Amino acid sequence: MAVHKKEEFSTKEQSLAAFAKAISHPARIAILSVLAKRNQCICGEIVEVLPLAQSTVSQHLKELKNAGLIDGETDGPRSCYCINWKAFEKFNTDFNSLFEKLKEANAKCC
Amino acid sequence: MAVHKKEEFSTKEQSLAAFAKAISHPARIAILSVLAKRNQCICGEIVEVLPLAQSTVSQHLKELKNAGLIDGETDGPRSCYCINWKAFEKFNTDFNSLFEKLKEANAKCC
DNA sequence: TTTATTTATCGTTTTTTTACGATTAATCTA
DNA sequence: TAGATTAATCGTAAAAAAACGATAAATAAA
Repeated sequence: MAVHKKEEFSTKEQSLAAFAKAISHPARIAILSVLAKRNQCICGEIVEVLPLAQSTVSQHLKELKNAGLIDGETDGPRSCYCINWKAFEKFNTDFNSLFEKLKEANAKCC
Repeated sequence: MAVHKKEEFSTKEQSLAAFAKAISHPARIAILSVLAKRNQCICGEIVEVLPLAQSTVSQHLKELKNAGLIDGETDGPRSCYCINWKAFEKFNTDFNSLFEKLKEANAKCC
């Protein structure tokens, strides 16, 4: 029970799911949105904007970074983050390659 | 602690996150992929293809349905499912409206 | 050099997710 | 009508996620 079976799916399925998981929380969407608007941002600015504790924001940033959606480098005592647009392009491509083509071919349900 | 704060984010952030959450598991990506290829499908066919128990697949189907990504109707003792493409279009639109425009405006990080 | 600022990490708690077997409900078929 | 099929639901257990405060580490400023 509760043994995770994610490994038993295809690489593409896993990587799409991993990207989706990274953006599956409104706080992380909000972080990405701020980064998109400002190009780059230090952690403190993000903390100011979100209704979450600093440690929680740091945790979300870490997840986004681990998933490859953002890049970050330290700048003195601060950390500067920005979006990794390539990851987004890859997601778009993979996502569309799974679904987009098939849209028009399909009629309604059952 | 561990009080969820999702409600404190914008509607758009929440709805994007909810869609992403729905596709944040490889099993659910796999289900959608099968549905996209076959247009429609009964539950049993999906169970056959996935490395998961019937009850688990049913649970994933329920999540996809609750999130509005698929439609399903019962057909005798079977259940027939198909993709709700409108939900996908909405996601694409919202997703792009948050990020797409900003891509070219942005240079590299920090 | 001491103090302040900034952010990551640690430890913890609560909630949610994932997964399964067993059971139930509904509908076919013999 | 009795038995078989199909799928949803229930109960449960283990794992992961979300959130926070406290602390540590690194750098800047006084």
